[in-house]
Amino acid sequence: MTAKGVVNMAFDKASYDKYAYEPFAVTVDLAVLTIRDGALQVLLVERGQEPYAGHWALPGGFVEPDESAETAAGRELAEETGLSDVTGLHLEQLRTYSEPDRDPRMRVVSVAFTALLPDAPEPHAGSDAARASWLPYHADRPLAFDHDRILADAHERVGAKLEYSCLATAFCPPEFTLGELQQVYETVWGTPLDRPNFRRKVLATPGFVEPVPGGARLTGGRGKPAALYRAGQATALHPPLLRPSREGRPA
Amino acid sequence: MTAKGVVNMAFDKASYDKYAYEPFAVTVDLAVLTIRDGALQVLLVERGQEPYAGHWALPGGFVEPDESAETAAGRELAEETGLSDVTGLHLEQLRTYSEPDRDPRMRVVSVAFTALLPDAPEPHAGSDAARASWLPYHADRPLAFDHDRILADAHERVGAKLEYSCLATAFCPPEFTLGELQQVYETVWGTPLDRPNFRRKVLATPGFVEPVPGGARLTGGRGKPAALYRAGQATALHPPLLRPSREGRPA
DNA sequence: GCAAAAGTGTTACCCATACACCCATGT
DNA sequence: ACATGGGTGTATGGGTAACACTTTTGC
Repeated sequence: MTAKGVVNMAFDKASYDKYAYEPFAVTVDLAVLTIRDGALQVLLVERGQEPYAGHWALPGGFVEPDESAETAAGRELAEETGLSDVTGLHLEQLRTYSEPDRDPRMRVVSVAFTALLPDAPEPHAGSDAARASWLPYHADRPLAFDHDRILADAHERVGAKLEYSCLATAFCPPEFTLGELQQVYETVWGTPLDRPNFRRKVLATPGFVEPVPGGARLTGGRGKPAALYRAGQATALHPPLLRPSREGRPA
Repeated sequence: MTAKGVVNMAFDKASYDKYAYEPFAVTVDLAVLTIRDGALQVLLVERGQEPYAGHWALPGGFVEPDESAETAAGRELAEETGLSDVTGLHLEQLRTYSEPDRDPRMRVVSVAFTALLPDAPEPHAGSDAARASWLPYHADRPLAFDHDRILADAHERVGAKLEYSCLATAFCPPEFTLGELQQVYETVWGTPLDRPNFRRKVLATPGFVEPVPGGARLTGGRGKPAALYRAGQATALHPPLLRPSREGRPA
């Protein structure tokens, strides 16, 4: 429903009085992930005010009256990172967090998004935050509000989507090697994969990646130069690329 | 973030003025699915007022100041169906719809949920609606607002989750036969499945179903009585039960 | 030459598919 | 008897896992 309830719930007189209720603030929170130095990293901002002053928090902000949550998320991301046109950006709704006490000041309903970036640019400490920085995903750093949970949910969702979608290319620059793509899976899943099998699997999925004709790149200085690939048109992976060895995981 | 933005965005004076902005209404919408007479059906309510008077719409209502969206969804469902303790109910957040113009009257952000019911009880035309009824999912019946899209998203999500989760048991009564479980898959996916293979697959997944010791049921009057099963403790399906034949589906 | 990273080949095994067949019940 | 739905068995093929091996670069 939308505003149907007001009409039928004995609030007929108040049905168009927008201030009849305690207002809800609607915000967006962004779990922005990237891979740097072979590790999963998160974009965080340092809070300057109470509550949670000095704590790290997910970037985000208010949804403005004339924009959707998706638009707000893109805008906030641009403001925080200073990049309005990030190539390869993947932005996707995660879920909405609406526990009444999640912000001590007022009722805040937050639509959380997951964003993935390749080759992470250093964030400008934007208008919104005292400090903004990439920090390793695995760290003993309690975040403000319920942001630890949001971040964990985002990680879980991304890990799951790698299995049955072509999402991994969103972590890679426009042209990438299969080794880099494999590193994405290994970093997010925390599991080593067999290179020959990974290679076959990816190449056997039509539209996942397509070769760049003349391309080759030296990856770590040493080793054979690797062929370059671009992301293809496919978005789904059939059959899926399943995470190895999760037996004894009935629940 | 939550209400961080107000502090740092040159609104310091207004940071705790809850009425500084055009308020958002926050609602929940419910895509309640069930299987009746071998067909997928949806719980819909008929609108009595403009806009969309006479149209069918998804049940739903306002999130109250002291409850989460999840709580509101459960409450609204109980109000609409008249059943506060539905056995086997599965309620899950779908996504949030926040386009600024989705309700012509005011700014309404709606958190949509998918709910699955076994053996659908006839809904009471509750406090909220002129009429409430189960209607077939496949029908030429434009819904109010953006509810067609919400319903389509819910169907797609449920279909996908059948592949890699034990969700199908949520469509079944507490004790069910494997034939009934298979009907769930076939009805939601719209594809016939091979019975022997389906059977093996389900029984080979530990924790998906567990046999009811003495149980047997005559299914359609005719035929051999079928063994009864209960839902197990598992929630995930590894390996997944993939939908057949979706080749040529690169996007 | 050696280490490191890319890339190819091969084999065994698992599992899904497809289909044939038997069992129990109502009419 | 026969139709209907439950349940079992089995052969075949595709895909994955595991691992050996070759190629190309830098040091």
